[in-house]
Amino acid sequence: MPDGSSSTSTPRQRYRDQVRGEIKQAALEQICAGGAPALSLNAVAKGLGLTGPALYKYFRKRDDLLTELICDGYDAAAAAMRAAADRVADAPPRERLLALGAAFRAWAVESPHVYQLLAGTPSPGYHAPPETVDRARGVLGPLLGVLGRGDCRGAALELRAEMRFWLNDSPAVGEWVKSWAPDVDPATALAGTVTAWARMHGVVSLEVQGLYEGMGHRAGTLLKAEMEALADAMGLPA
Amino acid sequence: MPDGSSSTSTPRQRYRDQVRGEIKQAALEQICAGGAPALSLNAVAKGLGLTGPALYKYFRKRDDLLTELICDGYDAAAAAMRAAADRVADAPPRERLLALGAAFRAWAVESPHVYQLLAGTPSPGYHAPPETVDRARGVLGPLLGVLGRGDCRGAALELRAEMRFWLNDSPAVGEWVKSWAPDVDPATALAGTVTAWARMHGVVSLEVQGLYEGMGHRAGTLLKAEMEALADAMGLPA
DNA sequence: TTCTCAAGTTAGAGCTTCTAACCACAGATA
DNA sequence: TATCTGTGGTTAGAAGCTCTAACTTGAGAA
Repeated sequence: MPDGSSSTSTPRQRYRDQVRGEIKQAALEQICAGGAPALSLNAVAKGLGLTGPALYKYFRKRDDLLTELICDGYDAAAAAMRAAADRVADAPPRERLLALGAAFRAWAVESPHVYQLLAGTPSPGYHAPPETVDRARGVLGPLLGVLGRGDCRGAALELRAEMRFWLNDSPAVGEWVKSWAPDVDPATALAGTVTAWARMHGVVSLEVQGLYEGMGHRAGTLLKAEMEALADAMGLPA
Repeated sequence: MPDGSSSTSTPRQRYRDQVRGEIKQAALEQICAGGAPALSLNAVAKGLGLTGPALYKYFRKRDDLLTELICDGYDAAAAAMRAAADRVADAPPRERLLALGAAFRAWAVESPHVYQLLAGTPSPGYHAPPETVDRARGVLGPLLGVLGRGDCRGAALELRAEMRFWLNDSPAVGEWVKSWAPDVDPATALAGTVTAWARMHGVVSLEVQGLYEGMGHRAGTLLKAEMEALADAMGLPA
């Protein structure tokens, strides 16, 4: 019995991976059509020409499938952020922040149901598995290098103090920050990044949930104002 | 046949109202225990000593019950905001903004599942009925009078311009703003309020969804920093 | 006192997730 | 090459859900 077959995959394994991919693809389409609660394993199976229980050979529970889709979603978002960061790598920090914010929103409105899958509570009693937390950090990583170029003032100082405390407590965080932003104050980068995250999520999640319906502003305008305000407050070089 | 029986209620009507209240109460407890998707009409009925289909005499669909709970939730949030506003009615605007932000968060963390009920997508194909939009405005109302005391700068000017456009288009909005804040520039008040809303929701929704888990900051600190930053940016008198 | 009608019942359709038991064939092994 | 193992698929079915239909009962109204 060849052990894990991680590098050279057996035909069986390759077939299995392919079908898993098709299931995920079909599930994603269903979610895009009707949101996470509209995902029915039965319907997915039918769409693939299978019967319901067959899917349980590939995913033990419905939530396992959801979790995997969530991880993929995080990866996609992280890729979008990284691509945007690369695109403006040589621009001044202020501009880079605006670009990252716009990329975040662009990805979210392009697949709103997936965004709600990541940000919302998908399922009864669903508690985000630890692996999703790590993935989420990949999305925020590119922000560290940008916000680290600013500094905290006023009430943000208290936030930065808490970040310092956190950095002292768990060295892994410091490593993570350093890997994205080697030459900046980690606590400042963290405080700025968390703030940017909260602002982006605030604007975008209200938008994708349709809560701006019947209000007279564009979400893009609001997000841009929020990012510029953050750049101002942290004195990001233009 | 006495027509609507709105003032003097018949015994029948009173009984009906009472049972409806009990159903809502039991449903709310179930939601508090396991979130919106865990709400089962069957279980609620069983808890009240009834059988499942009996509830359909009181609520036509499961979503109708949810919608009513959402409306109640908005009302509760609005009441909390109004109470906080009254408590600091004589304080300077900056302090009032902080108090409103804290009240918003306090209400949300006190009943996180209800907050997710309002802010999230509760149900497959659930589209917020128009009445909930009006209710949502009640929550934001107290902010108008506070943010209206500031002014917009930088990128917020663009947001304010869109608000002016909106005010021109639909006079009802102007009336609404005037009812909460008679003596301020409505466009500024709207721009500031929407910004405050997005920031509060950003911080609080990440918190109640547990996304801060394993991060080294307190949500209260972040929210305070966000509100102070907004006060700074809009030049709110301290 | 009679009548009406709302509240609650049981039965059941149609959906869901998920388990159990079984079959058949592809791929690995002797 | 012949045999065996185990994976991928099936059907059957349990337990749950929402929601409809049809029936019964008893309280309020006439």
